[in-house]
Amino acid sequence: MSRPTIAGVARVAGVSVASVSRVLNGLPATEEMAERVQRAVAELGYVPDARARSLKVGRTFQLTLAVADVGNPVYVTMMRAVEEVVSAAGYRLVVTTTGPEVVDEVALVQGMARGYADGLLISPIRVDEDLVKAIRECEVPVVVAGSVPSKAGVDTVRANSPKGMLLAVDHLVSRGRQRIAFINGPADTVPGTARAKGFAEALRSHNLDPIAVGEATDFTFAAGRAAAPALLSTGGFDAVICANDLLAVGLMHELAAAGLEVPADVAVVGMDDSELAEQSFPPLTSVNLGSAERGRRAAELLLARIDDNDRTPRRIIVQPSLSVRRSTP
Amino acid sequence: MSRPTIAGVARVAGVSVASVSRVLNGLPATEEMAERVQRAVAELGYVPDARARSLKVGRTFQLTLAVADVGNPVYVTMMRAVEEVVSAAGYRLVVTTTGPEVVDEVALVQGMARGYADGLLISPIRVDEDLVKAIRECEVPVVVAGSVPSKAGVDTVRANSPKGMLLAVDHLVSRGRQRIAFINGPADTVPGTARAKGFAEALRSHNLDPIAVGEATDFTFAAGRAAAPALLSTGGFDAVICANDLLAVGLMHELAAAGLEVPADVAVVGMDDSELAEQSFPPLTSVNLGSAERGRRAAELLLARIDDNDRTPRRIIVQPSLSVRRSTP
DNA sequence: TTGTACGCGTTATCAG
DNA sequence: CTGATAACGCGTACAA
Repeated sequence: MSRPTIAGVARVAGVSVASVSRVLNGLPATEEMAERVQRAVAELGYVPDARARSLKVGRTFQLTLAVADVGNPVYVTMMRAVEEVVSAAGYRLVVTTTGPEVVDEVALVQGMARGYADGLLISPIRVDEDLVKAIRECEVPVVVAGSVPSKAGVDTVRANSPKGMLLAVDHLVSRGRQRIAFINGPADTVPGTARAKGFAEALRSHNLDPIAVGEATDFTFAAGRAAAPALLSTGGFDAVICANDLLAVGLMHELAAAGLEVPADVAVVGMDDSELAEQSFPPLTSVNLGSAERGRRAAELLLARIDDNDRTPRRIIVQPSLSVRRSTP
Repeated sequence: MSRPTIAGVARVAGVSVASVSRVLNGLPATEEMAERVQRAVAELGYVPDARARSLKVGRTFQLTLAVADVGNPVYVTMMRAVEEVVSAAGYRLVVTTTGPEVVDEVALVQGMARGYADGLLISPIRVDEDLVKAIRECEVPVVVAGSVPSKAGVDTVRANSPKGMLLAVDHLVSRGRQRIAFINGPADTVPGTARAKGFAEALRSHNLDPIAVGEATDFTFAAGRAAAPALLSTGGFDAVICANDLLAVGLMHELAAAGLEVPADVAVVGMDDSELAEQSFPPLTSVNLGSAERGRRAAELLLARIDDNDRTPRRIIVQPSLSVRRSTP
């Protein structure tokens, strides 16, 4: 007893397959015709086959969202926003994890040629020539959430890291903290380079020198902890900015272990303003880089491009804001 | 300039489409034949179309994982484990969010009939007759991560909540805490009922009476905070067990706000042993309900059933363990 | 308005 | 070992 096909429905309804298809797709048909088809569909429990439909119409009505690490809460925020937009447009969202290696990302982008989905929304953590090339030549529309050279010729939505850094530094300075250290993620990543540059600029605009700059091996909680000892041995800081919330929370654990109080002894600022910022203790002051909005805008861009692949690529920059919580005085 | 098809490759290579297909699928072929095909493929940049392939072979090589809330870190753990197993088996993982309503879950299960994926791994938060029926009648193999009546006739992997509760209570009692309160999630959910039952049993086995039982409106951080005031106004407890880590962390925030120290004044135990448990401050003692193993086992069950749909449904129970951290004395 | 027939790109069957 | 050809299930020109 296999699945009923459109032919079976047509037979039961005593009409042609074409008529069944038209009724199901809402094309004009007689009242009676529609009624007969509906009844046959209900009787057989017929459901159109997405596989066959995809082949015929050349679309899967699936969109792929590729992120490096589902464990990073910032992606949860983005994912939610993307989900909302694409499902409202009748698409299903396929979430895949790429891992930290560029080659995996390149493989993913090239794999889109198989037609698994109608579009790709990717947030690359590292970018190289191969990836840019793969993106430019990708068979399906691509939108990048993050930075990528404009020669990739692709729609882009990115955060304004320098501006975000400035918000963080402004805030700390206004609270009387001037001995500011920084824990970055890997400097060879897209967000890593942006944050490093932003931090340097922000301090310069205040005529301050960085007290210390650490580089974690990853944008994770564990890496944040691991990066702490080096920072602590340097000392001399009364505030630390971290490249994301996970690093900040990891650091705060080590600060506590070292007997330092947040924010009395050391103020801590994170970036991303993810759910973790609110959940951490003390709640973390964090730069909101607009993850939700970036997700939303990126999804909209992707839908628009699927609609019309000839439009000129747009590059959107989402402005940051600061969510002040108790980790700063 | 459209995508090259297998016919184009055949033409360029000067062979038949059948031969191209066979070479690509590793079926026996002459050395020379293979070579010609490979060259033509490389020259044209041919990539097989997954849509057409799906239609022909009746498989998409996609598996769907449906969870209620991607923001719950316990699902991150599970997702990682599932990802690992299915990708090793050559499948792609499609992660979708169902939301808290049963109707959404039912719609999702029924929608599988469209053939989007070859199997479904679902972790339902609420279960009713409709869902059981939908699962039993689902067109593709289904594995449930959680509890579902055996009449659903489906493979199941679930946690042992009562045992987990017992571990938590044993631990608290061994540390001298006997005035134990409990914050549950919604009692009309699958985990909610299991936790409630387990808590009652565990206390009874120690001849203890519960000091207070609260019910949060959801398994979230915000709900944990919201449930705290009622508990605090009751008072009289020196330990609280929470139905999951998010609730526990939410509660700890409110305890701190009320001037209570963890674990000195109140010990707190969470459940799920998610990444958040480690990241919270103080680090949260949590019952590890084996999310990773449940994910792994469930994925294996799903693959096995896809392989042979006639095997009798298995019901696996994963045993819990306790991760002791600093939120308990 | 309705029905017939074909094509989407691939794999599997069956002759050669 | 290779080539021609028939499905897979659906949508849609085209003809009636």
